[in-house]
Amino acid sequence: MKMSHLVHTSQDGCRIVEIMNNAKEPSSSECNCPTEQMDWLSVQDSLKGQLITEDVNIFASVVIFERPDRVRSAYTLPSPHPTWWDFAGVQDSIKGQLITEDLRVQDSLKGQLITEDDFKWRLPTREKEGSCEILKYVGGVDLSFSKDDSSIACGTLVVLDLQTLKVVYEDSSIVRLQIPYIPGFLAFREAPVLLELLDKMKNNAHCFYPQLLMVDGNGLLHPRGKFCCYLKLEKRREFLSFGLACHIGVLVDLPTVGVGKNLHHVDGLTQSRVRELLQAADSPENVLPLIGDSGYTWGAAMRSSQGSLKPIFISLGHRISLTTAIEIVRMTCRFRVPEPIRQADIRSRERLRNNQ
DNA sequence: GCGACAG
DNA sequence: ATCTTGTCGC
Repeated sequence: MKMSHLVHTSQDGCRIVEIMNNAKEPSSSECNCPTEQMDWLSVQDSLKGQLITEDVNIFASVVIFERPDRVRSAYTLPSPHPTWWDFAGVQDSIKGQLITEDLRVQDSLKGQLITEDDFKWRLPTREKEGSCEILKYVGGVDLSFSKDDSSIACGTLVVLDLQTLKVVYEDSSIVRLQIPYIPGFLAFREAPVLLELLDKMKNNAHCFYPQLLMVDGNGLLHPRGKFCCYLKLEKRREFLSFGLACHIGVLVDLPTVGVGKNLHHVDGLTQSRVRELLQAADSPENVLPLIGDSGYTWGAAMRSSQGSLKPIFISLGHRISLTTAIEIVRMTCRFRVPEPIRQADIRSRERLRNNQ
């Protein structure tokens, strides 16, 4: 079995080690102190022996060392021998419920009734006959982390009035996360806390319960997102997950928009390429569809405020079309990051500060 | 040339 | 994500 570890150094000098499979050999430059190196490596080897017991495709653990011989904290995945594939199975079970525009097209072809965005409200800016309700309450969720202990997090849910962009509801909870951050598997780390906050609000039948949710993280803009729409179960190891916004959206069954502050590289899309296109396409709206090498549209890049060159990345979460998602993001942007997400971010960080 | 990969 | 500095990006 081939394994590797990534070593970071935290502010207080602790070594943070991520041990994983399928990666490259550790580079020797990461251990620059020769005397420590021996101890350090032997400790790690013994941990490897304990933590990694399956053959391949296992993420074992994240271990934080205070010293080479002392472990401060370690995360392990919940099941005894979890594999990436276990996680994928969980998500596949909820993927079947995902409703996107594409699925609705498929439904209409089958002679079904649903041909529009799947919600009963409408945007204030859109004229429509009938007396349907107007989108008013927009939720936003985010997590902040303790600088001292990166397993301590504060998840926050806010609800904003769309017209005024003022916060009308706020709730948060501080938890210890069990699952490490793994690129592509963000949902497993962050979704549980956020779902709890949403469930709590729903169970109380709160009158500000959001009609739409904005999530700090991608939706279909994800290595496996494309396959949500078209495949029930694609057993390819490269595509093992999908975005946080989809994950949450399906589980709370709300229209959901994903907003990323950085691009998750997918299907040939890179930061530089997007920048290039955005510059070339001097569209007045500052929006660019993110079309990958395969021709699939994963989402959109948008320069949301005048001041910022750096775009945000919008993608579908659930029960909404990209067009509508973009429109809502634009309506909620006072600064680069849409207000619901920005407020959740600010307030969760604040709560964490005051709590410690 | 190294490494790319949301939070 | 978090730390901070400085000012851009391959």
